[in-house]
Amino acid sequence: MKSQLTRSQNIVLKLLKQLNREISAQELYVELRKANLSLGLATIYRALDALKLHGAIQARLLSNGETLYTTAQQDRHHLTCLQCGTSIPIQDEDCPVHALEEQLQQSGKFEIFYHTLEFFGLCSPCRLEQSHSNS
Amino acid sequence: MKSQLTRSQNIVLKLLKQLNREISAQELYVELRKANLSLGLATIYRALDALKLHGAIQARLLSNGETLYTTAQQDRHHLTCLQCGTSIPIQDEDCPVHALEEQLQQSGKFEIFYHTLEFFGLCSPCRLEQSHSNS
DNA sequence: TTTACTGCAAAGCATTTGCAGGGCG
DNA sequence: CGCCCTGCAAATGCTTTGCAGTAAA
Repeated sequence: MKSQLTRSQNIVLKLLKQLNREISAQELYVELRKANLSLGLATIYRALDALKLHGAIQARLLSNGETLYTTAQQDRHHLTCLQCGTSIPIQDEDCPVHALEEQLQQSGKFEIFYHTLEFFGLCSPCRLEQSHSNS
Repeated sequence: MKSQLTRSQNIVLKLLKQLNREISAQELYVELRKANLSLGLATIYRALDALKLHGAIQARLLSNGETLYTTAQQDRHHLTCLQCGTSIPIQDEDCPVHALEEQLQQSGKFEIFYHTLEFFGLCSPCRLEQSHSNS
């Protein structure tokens, strides 16, 4: 169990809680300067890394290479278009995965912090567009 | 519906089927040269992209920035360590997500090709290691 | 003083893009 | 002849790392 957070880890975590949405490291960098709490980009990455290892936040990777972070616990389900990259969150009252998660947890070999569930396909606009280009 | 695949798309798809495992673009590049079917890296990326859009293959993003590809047949769920990156596949006889997937599909607004489900946490070795460094 | 944290700038690296040569219809 | 596919090399962009200065214990 990690005892203390560093100054910058606290700043980052606090902002993530305030914003309460997915945000990239680069955006965090901008937001922090707006708030006159500037941190170096490297520091932000290091802070995010540490927080992630403590289970305080969760990450979602995007196909453009970015990573989005949020405080661990809400919406982690997404419907993402393979073409345009649009990603819409899905809110399930009851996540069908928790049972499995607990079962895996039971094995004791792995300590699970969170999971991500993402559906990939084509959104309507992109589907139309594609069928056009293929006569 | 896309009619024909290009030469390189066929080569890539065929190899993916043969290998029947997750593989990165860079590895594909190497495997293809071994097989005397060399393709340029850019071509491989373009082929993978096209195949993905046709729903022929699926992709999984790794935190190190790589993307792994497989032919889209079965569900691949993973248990991944946030520290060392080790990723072990989970085989579920019955995936608890299909019901949800069909339901989403029903809406008709999105054509779903596949989904990814991944659990993140710490594996035993990394968990121990971490508790040591924090007395 | 000894160790840990930060910031800056310099890599690192998978992926993407521009462009010219080639293949195919 | 014209269009699409390819490969090479250059460029992109997020993230990581080396290192020296600084704060904390």
